[in-house]
Amino acid sequence: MSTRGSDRPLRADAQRNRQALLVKARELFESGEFFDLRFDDFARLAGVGTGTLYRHFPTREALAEAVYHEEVVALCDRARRLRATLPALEALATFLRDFVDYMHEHHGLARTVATLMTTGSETLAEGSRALEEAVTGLVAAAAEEGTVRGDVGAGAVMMALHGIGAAHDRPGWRAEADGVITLVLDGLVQGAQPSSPNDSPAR
Amino acid sequence: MSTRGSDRPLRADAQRNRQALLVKARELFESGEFFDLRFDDFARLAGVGTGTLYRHFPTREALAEAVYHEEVVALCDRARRLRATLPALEALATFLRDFVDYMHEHHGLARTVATLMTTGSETLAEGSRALEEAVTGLVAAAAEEGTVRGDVGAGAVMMALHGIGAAHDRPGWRAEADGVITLVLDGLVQGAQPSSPNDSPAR
DNA sequence: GATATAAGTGGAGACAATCTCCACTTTTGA
DNA sequence: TCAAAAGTGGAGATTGTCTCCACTTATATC
Repeated sequence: MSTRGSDRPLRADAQRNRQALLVKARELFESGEFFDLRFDDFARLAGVGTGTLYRHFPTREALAEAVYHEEVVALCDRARRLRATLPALEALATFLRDFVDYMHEHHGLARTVATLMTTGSETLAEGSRALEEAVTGLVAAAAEEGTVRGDVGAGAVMMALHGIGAAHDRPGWRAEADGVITLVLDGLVQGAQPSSPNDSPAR
Repeated sequence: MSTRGSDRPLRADAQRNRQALLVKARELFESGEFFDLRFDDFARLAGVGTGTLYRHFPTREALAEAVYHEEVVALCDRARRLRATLPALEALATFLRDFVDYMHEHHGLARTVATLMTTGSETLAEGSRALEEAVTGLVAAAAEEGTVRGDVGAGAVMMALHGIGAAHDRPGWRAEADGVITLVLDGLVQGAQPSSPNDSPAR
């Protein structure tokens, strides 16, 4: 997935170092220091030499991407779980609301997304795709159910989510993010073409 | 507005240099090279020494901000003009659609926004505020008219616009951006509370 | 448990971009 | 025309990034 072409398993000590780097990185993400730190200093903080740091993660972004990737996987799992246990529209609504919660708690993730956006990161694109697949599933299910329009793709929803993530430092972030979700959900429901002439209200 | 504390007017040659820098910057924005260039080289390209460049714009971001600011002013003017000449909802819709066009054409602006987002730029915040004021005007007018809900602020719309701007490099950008606008508009209309008594405010 | 070799380490120093400093030039206004 | 104030520009200091390789550690083999 990241960094190394070979597929031979890493030596034990290498694995330990790699893990130490990821753990420290995650810690600094949450505290928001990650992007302000000299990268060499980061190596010392994690208890490895600079050479080792650079071998495992050739750039700051590569490391950020690794952490980002784990977060996205968690998010996708959540989407799948919701989809399996709730009616389609409710699952979608819950996921979107939860997404805001998630961003609210994982402060660092938002900044990471914003940063990766400016670098044209391939992992970000891939992560987006994975997340998008999950969202597509939710949207498509709801569309099939007839509670949601079918003519606006999950891509648009993704874009709104990106906006929420990227604008994390705005003062009234939380309220505005909820507002965006409300608009998106209502916008989706609005255009629905139910099989029967009525419909079930959103949430 | 930017950079200098004093208020004495700039000397003639200084004004010329400053202008040259801005002109060149704008040019490189459009071509997309601005953020990939060595900053010192940029000075030579604009025909001034590095010292001069740094005195006028102490960082690359400061220069980006100056250009950004001009763009935002243009956008705000457009909003005001629309508001004066069209019915409220139509003005809002037109503005949002036009915004996408504008971003589509001014390729560089999108990247600038994305970059400034990651730096916590004060100018970006201020620009957002200005734009937001304009959008607030449009939304409020439409709300008063009764064609649009009143319980979701312009901040949410702004966030969606940020998302559109920041995600400028996504493959299907144009279509998705239009989708977002559709969702936002329909979401706004959806929750409208006409003078008649019914409806429930969505969260 | 000794040995060979492949894998990994870490930090000194090369490199590259940013930015400062100041001897010099240009403008201003008296 | 001249003095003071304002501005210039580029050589070189500074700072963060990254490479290189002499050394250490793990693994596989006997």
